[in-house]
Order: sequence, then structure tokens, then C-alpha cells
Amino acid sequence: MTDESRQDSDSKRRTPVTIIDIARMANVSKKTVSRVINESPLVREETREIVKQIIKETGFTPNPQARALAFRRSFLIGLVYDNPSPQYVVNMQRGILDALDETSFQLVLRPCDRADANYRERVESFVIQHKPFGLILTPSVSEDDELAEMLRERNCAYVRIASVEIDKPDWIIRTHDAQGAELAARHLAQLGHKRIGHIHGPNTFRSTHERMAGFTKGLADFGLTLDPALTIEGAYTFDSGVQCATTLLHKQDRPTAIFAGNDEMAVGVYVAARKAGLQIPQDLSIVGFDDTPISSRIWPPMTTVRSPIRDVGRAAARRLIQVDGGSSAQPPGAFALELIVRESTEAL
Amino acid sequence: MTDESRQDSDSKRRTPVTIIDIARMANVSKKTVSRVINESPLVREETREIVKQIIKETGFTPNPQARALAFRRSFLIGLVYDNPSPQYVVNMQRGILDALDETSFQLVLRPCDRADANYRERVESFVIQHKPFGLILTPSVSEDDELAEMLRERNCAYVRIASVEIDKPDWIIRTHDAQGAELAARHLAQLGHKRIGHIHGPNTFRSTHERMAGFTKGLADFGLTLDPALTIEGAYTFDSGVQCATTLLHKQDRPTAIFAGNDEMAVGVYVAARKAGLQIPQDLSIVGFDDTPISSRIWPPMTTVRSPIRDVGRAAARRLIQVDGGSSAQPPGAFALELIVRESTEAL
DNA sequence: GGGTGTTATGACACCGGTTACCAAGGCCGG
DNA sequence: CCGGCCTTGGTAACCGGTGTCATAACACCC
Repeated sequence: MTDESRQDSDSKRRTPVTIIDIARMANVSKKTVSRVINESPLVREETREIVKQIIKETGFTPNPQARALAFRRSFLIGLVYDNPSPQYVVNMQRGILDALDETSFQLVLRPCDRADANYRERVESFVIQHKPFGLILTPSVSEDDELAEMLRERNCAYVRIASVEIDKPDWIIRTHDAQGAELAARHLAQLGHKRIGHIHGPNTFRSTHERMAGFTKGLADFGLTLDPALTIEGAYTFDSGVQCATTLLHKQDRPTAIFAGNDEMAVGVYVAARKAGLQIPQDLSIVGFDDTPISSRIWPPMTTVRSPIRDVGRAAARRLIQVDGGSSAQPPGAFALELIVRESTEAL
Repeated sequence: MTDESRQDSDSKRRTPVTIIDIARMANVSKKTVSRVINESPLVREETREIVKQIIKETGFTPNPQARALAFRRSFLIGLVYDNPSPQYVVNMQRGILDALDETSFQLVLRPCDRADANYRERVESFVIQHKPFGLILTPSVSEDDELAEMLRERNCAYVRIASVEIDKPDWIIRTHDAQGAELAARHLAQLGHKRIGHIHGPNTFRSTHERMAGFTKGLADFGLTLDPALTIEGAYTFDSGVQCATTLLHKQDRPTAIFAGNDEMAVGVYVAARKAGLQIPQDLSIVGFDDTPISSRIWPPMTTVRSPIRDVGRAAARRLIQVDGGSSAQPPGAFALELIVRESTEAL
């Protein structure tokens, strides 16, 4: 048939195959083809098979722009983030891309800066203009309730990655920072440390309090308490780690171990210790948080808490595009954090 | 006028403002508005001003999906990369986003794996389906001529970031890896090192040869040559760095300095040196390449070559979207690499 | 066998822009 | 003063899908 030969040459060029071509070949209307594409149940099984077969043969894929226009919703998933750690960002991206692979969703990047007075407006105008299918919010933007409210008003789907239950369960992917910090505390306590310092993240982040709470709980299990004099607020940066550690290490009764809120600051502790002439781990045990590559490359390799960021990203994207159990059915042990014991910690 | 009051409520809701609304308000046809938006010269100056004014007042932005459909080309810029270094990837993204900010272009991520037999097909189907405005190819995918040819056939714009002139100048952003490696060589030679080891990247990457050539040239300026016995192929990974360095350090005549093709491997050299009981820099000088964060956080802080990745990304995106001198007018000194001297190198 | 209630299918308008083409108006030369 | 050319703006069709609604097909029931 001439129809078929045209179809062949089309499938080579691939571009010009449209829903209408498919419809003609299947002897149905374009609407029916549309129904098949969108998995509508209102198609006879037999018809569906025929259409599917033809779609497969021609290698047809619906034009995302056209669908977006008609749907009034694009197939873009926006990643909104302000975490400055490349490792975190890249892992998150990988996880999301894992989930988006083989779908027609695309990941677009929306970095932002909460210090910027109108960062919400920027996100908002992105939403208005591009009508993304959904947004994934990572800490710390995920903690911004005003942002979330704006998205709800704008009728834009979102998933917040957070360590506390700050929204409808379906719109949250819970991480268990507290549990990770608890592991760190128990580890240090078991090693016999009593004077344990803690450099935590900015107080304005909810995750900071989560981690502190977990850390406190872990210590409590061994009859220890978090000494306020040895607890100090950092900024999740290397430099702040150096500074805070320097302060701690010059105290009268300096701590014999320090737990830092992230690896970046923990590496700062290494430097401060080195400058203070202390040996790691003989004179000072150090525990980080994140298991970034640097933790295993630094000397001595660092004990740290591993957070399954990539898995979290994958789950968030899946939730958004509603594959396998889009509901909040997060198994209890999901995204458990893990303590990676290396050589920066030692019994007292 | 009732028209105006409707416009006001529209501008609050913002979504329903279309080109037709603008046309009505300006008393022109939608076509004219379209011309204004697309900067067509066929509009009377006066008319243009009126339309622009109204667009501004209403905050109207044309619907990207609709434009994409009509243009047969979306406003997506694809970043195609296979470089596993998070630091590199994130910096590249930042640079591109710098350039895309305030435009209606969006950055979408296309990581790929050259080991995957049909990675080109994946890129191709992305191009066919999403009709991106253009692609940015980073090393090492940027070195794949077959991929570039496919894109040309598919009529898809692209910019290749590469250290060699492998395509039309307009489609290349040249980096100067050779010059960076030369700096490293001169630095080590000036410090009096004679037996200098070099751990380079995979031979299949053109950038590897570029860097080696530059390194050789730098040594030649001081009457030195690259000793094949001390030159060894790594894989740009930490582990390969450890391995290669171990091999080098156990040679009869071990090198007094090692230049690694990237920081990741250089950090591996640190570990190998430590295991061999060598002090850095007293017993062994080390130079890395990339100036990733780890190079300044490790002890002792590492001397390395800084590559202006973010600037390169920005330039690539600008080239693609044709802002300020879209032509190949790369100033001669553009993207010069810089040697960051820290404490991992010392005079012999 | 006809009325009724589903279920499957198609016709048609529409999403919000763009391009192709045409018509009207202003300017010019003959 | 008229016709031709150039500028400018309007109309219709189209890009490739989706929504609404009417209708055809079918099973079921009395």
C-alpha cells in the first residue's frame, strides 16, 4: 500500500508522524488515538491493540509542546534548590533523572537564593510562564511555607523534601535526619566520649533542630546530655567549620569529639585540629554528615552519616509523576540514614 | 472602560492574558503584537511603542508552549554531559544558568554514558521529541564527531566545549587545557624538580593529549623532557590516582613531583604518598587540575590549575542564544587557565 | 422487539501562538 | 491624476494535540 510506504519513509525521518497519521492508518479518529496515548479506559481492547501496534511500528511519540499547550501544563519538572553543596545537588539530580528516564518528562533547574528578597516571585513567574508539571523543593527552600502556599494557590504540584512533617503527607518526602544524628551520638558515646562538641547548621533551618534533637536523644540513651557550652551554630560551610572548631578547641575543657552538621564543616574541623596541633583521631574524634566524596578522600578517612540523597530524589520524582504507589506509602524504614565508620573516630 | 477593568483583574490572575488581549487593548491585530514580540522591523515605531507599553503594563509573557508548537522548536537548552565530577557539572550548570537567567530559555539535563552502546540514540530521540533550541556538549561527549554530525543532520544547534579546534569556530568554545598544563610544568621545573611523574587521563580523550602536549612544552622550556617511564594513564578517578601513584612511587628512581590530570586523581596521589610514608611536600610535590573544593580543604592545601568552568558555561549558552556577539569572537586570552599555588609543592 | 443504560467513537472547537497570503494605504513617477 | 511599488495590518489556516458533547454500538431487561 502506498500508505505504508509513506509511513516507512516517515518513520525514517520520524518527525512528520503525527497523531493524525496514526489515526488514518488505524482507521480511527485522532481522538481515539489520543485516548490510547493517555491510557483512557474508554477504548475497546481490540481498538487499543491496533493503535498501539501502529504507534510502535511507526515509532511515533506525541509532540510534547502540543500536548503541553492543550493540557495547559508542560512536561517539565522543576528542581528548586538552594543547597550550595555540589555533591548534594548532583546526587539529587541523578535520583530525579533516574525516575524521569524513559518518560517524556524533563528536568529543569531552578536554583535560587533565599537571601534574594523576591526569590519567591522568580519561582512564581516560572510557574506562571512555564506551567511545570510539578516542582521538587529541596532543603532549605522546602521549608518555606509561604512558597508552598503560593504554589498551592497557583495550582502547581510540588513535593517537599524535608525532615519534618510540615505539609500533607502526599506532598512531603520525609528524610530522617534525626535518626542519622542519633547514630552519630550513639557511636561517639559508645566509644567512651563524654565531652562531645556539636557544630550544627543555621538555626533558621528546621533540619538543624531535627538533627540536634536526634543527637540529644542518642546521647541521652547513654546518660549524656548535650552541653550548651560545646554546642555552636555554623553555616554549613567549610570556613564556618574551621571557625567554630577553633573556638571549641580553645576552650578550657576542650571536647574530645566533635559532631558536625555536615561534611563540609567537618572538614573544617580537620583543619582547625591540625592547626591546634591535635592528632585525629587520637586527640580528637570527628563525625560528619552527608558522606560526600571528600569524607573518604581526606586523611584519615572520615566517619560520617550517609544520607541516601539519590534515593530520595528518585522517590520525589516518582511521587510527582505518580508511578508505583504515588501515594504517601513510604515504608517505615525508607531512606534510613547509615553511619559510615572510618578512621576519624577512636575510643577514648 | 469595561475592557480596562477586565484587564486589571486579568493582570492579577496573570494567566489569562494572551496575545489577543494585548492586541485588543492596543487596537491592533494579534499579528502585529506577534511582530513586536519577535522584534520584526515591519512595525511602525509608534505602534511598536504602544504595544510594548501595554505588554509591560499587563506583565504579559507569551506562552512558551504555544510558541514552541508554532516554531517547531522549543525553548529548552539541553546540557549533554558525561563528566562524573559534581564540581565540574555544577559549575557548568551555574554558568549556563547565568546566561539563561531572565530569558525564557530553560536548562534541561541530559546526562549520558558513552559506554552505553546507544547513547547517541538517546540524545537523538531527545532531539526529535523535544526539538530543543540547542545543545551544549561538554567533554568528553563534546569530542564525539559522530554525535555532532547527527545533530547537524537533525538540524539541531549545538556548541561543543573542547580544547581542540574540531568543528566550525562558531560551534566550539575553546578551552586551553594545554596552557594550564604548561603552567604546571613550568612551576615544577622552576622549583628544581627533574624527575616529574605525570598521571594523565584516558588516552581516548583528546583533552588528555592536549594536556600532555602542554605539559611537555612547559618542561621543554626548561630543558626537560617527559619521561615515558614516569608517565602513566589514569581514569580521572580517585582510585586510579591511588593506583597509578603507588606504581610511580615504588619505582627505582621515584619522581620527586607528580602532576595529575585532575584533582580527583591528585587526591589519590596524596593517599598513596601517605601510605608510602612520604611527606607532602617535603618528599613529594603534587599538582592537580581543576581547583575543585577538595583541593583547598585537603591537607596540605593543594597546588592546582584552575579552569574557569563557569565562565565557559556562560559563554557557551550565550553563543547558543546569540546574545552579545554570538559570533566566534572569542578574545585571544579568553578562558585562560590559572595556576593556584598552595602548599603541596616545594622547591627540591 | 423496543426501551434503557452503558460503553465506545467521532465531530468540532480550542489551547496560544506563528506563518502565508492578501488588502489597504501612502508615496512615487509618468 | 492614475497605476505601481512599498509599507503596514488583517484574516485564515496551521502547529499537534486535548476537551466537550453528541451519537452510534451494544448488552440487558421487561
